[in-house]
Amino acid sequence: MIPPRLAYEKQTADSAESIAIIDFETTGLSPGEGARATEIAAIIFRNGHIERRYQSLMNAGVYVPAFITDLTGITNEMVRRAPSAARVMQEVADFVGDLPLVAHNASFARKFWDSELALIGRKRQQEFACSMLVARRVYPTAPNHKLGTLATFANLPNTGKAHRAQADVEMTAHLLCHMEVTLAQRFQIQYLSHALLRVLQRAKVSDIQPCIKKLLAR
DNA sequence: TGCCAGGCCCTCTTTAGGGCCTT
Repeated sequence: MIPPRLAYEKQTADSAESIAIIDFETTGLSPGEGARATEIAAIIFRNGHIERRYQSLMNAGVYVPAFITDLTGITNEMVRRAPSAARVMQEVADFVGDLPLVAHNASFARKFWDSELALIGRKRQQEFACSMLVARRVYPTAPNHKLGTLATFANLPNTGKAHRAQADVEMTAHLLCHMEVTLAQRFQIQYLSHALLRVLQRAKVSDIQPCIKKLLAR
């Protein structure tokens, strides 16, 4: 069961912005190699709350390899019965509008987002921020920065089956909340905005890691 | 010829190579 509300609710919401967090399940690693999306989930996230959700399997008319079914649980039959990729992408693009986007490993999500949008004649207008790149800086001592590992490392709530879009996108939301709390405690950061995520993900790790370690040692 | 994702990051770097992360 996916919790309806996150556990990091803040008291002040005046300056909070809305962001859209997205996650794809796909048939492979690159649309350039013919991979297509099989599922997408998106949430509108504001001030520690999930305000709106969108999730759908999608039928792009492609075969789902067995190893993808093993990984995600998404079968060819599930995809065959799903609405068309074009319809789903129209819906989800309308759902997120021009809100800034976040994904775990944004470079992966961005290339599928752009590729699937291009197939319906639409173009992304907003920037992505990457929770994985930020997590590398906030949690330099984590064993690795896979979403599942970070969930265990940061003791995040269970959101359902990993490698399904809805569970992964909600886990990303929990991760953002946890990073915001960590940064707020250590750096007097008031609010983890999309702009700040973009700054942090590009900060030199060699600069920020000693800073975080020093602050954690206090 | 040989390889085949690709963007980002680190370092034994920058005239490069290798690892991480996503499905």
